[in-house]
Amino acid sequence: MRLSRYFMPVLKENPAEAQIVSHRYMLRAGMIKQQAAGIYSWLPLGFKVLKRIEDIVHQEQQRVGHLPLLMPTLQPADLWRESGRYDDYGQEMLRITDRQDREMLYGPTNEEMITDIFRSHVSSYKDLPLTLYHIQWKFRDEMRPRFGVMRGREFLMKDGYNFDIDKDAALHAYNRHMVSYLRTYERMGLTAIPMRADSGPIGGEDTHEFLVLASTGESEVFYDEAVTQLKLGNRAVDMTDRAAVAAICAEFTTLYARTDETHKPDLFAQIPEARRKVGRGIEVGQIFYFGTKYSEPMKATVQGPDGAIVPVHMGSHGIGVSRLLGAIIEASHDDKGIIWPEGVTPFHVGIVNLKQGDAQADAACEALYKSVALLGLEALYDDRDERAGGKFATMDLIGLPWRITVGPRGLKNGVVELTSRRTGVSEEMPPEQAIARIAGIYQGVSGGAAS
RNA sequence: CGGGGCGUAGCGCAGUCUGGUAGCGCAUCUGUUUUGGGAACAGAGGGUCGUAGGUUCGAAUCCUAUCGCCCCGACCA
Repeated sequence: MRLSRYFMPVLKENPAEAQIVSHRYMLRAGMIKQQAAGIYSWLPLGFKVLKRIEDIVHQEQQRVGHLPLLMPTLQPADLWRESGRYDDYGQEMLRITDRQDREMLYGPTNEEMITDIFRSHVSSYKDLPLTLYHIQWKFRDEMRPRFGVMRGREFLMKDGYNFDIDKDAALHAYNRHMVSYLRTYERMGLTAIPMRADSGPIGGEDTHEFLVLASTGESEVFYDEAVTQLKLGNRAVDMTDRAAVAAICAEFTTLYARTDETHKPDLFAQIPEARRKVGRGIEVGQIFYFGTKYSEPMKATVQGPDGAIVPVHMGSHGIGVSRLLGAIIEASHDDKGIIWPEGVTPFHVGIVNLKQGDAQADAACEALYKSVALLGLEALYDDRDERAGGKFATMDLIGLPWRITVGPRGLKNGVVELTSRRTGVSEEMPPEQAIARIAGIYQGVSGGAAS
């Protein structure tokens, strides 16, 4: 993309309404525009990152065999009457009537609808296990939306639902989600710690939240510092092996890590003092096992091998996709702007032409721009007739992890500059070598970790 | 929903107390000179002062109502 042709309305000054760093940078980088309290338009740059995050979530869900579908944002009230939640959910649910006076609602979650889909089409144990998920906009009418996309009223969420024959099978689905989530967050450059949590209105017995440590987080968290060192990495995992998957979950959940909701001071006190940490975290996902809470009232049953009709065991699992943008920025920025992890960056590399209009510099940039595209990567080429300082400030703000700087002075010696946004370190090298380096960097990133 | 604050040009703000027909910086457009870390000069465009009533010869400014947004709290993925 040529910056001169892009739509990226950057702001030099901080918008008055933005209090936290991710909100400020998203507004300043022209990623979002607020349309109402807690409701945002996603401008091209923000939309691009949102899609990258979505892509990673899709890939990791499908890698473990979960099936994508898409349910509507608007739902009929009757479904929610079946589960009893139409009355329980309260004012947070946005209720709407259509022209025929039918009661509708803008879905805050989809347990009822997915259960309806399941019961309509599945009646045999042979169709289990089954996990369906979608990535769809949700609406929860928060009393006080805040922090930009971190706590919007409208937000994009991946929500998945597993259907299993019994509790053991459903707990395996729970564990499978935990492992797939760990990998999903790692690909986004995040350390998200699973913490024992409260189930809230979803209900159920077993639940973990995934929290990214950040001083601006809304939850107070108590943890053993050793949990922050755990990494799933590239290890191969057979997701059908219940014991192996459970072992990984044990590895990530044995050390103490809890939110204020479930904090146990006596257990916390047993951690060696040097590793005992209190901090704040941003919740970026949650997994639940709730058994037959929905399948019983809504009659989602299957016939087993013995002919008996039994309600299925279920769980639901969510990742806050739009919230992740805020969480990633909170976890990765400096005083100049965002620093995107390679896995989610909107463009893989920025190209800065220090002297637009100089025939040699222009030609070198054009050649680099084409080379990047041939690698299957995207460059953002700043071809504007602007001074270098402004170009660098813009690049720093929008946070592309790598930048190639091209100017007549370097070209005299046959070199361009390759700069890491994260370290700020620049290296001079011939253009071909810079391209090769970029290719190498993204080779390990773009397709994600091996399974 | 309780407490506090703010709505004036795309963004950041002054002007409101003490009424006299709207201003500054950045951004935008034109021209010239510039160009290796947010350029300089000259000129230009852009505002029903959130909205609706009221008071007044006259309202951004005073009064009433209303809408919206932000912050703290309670609530929540």
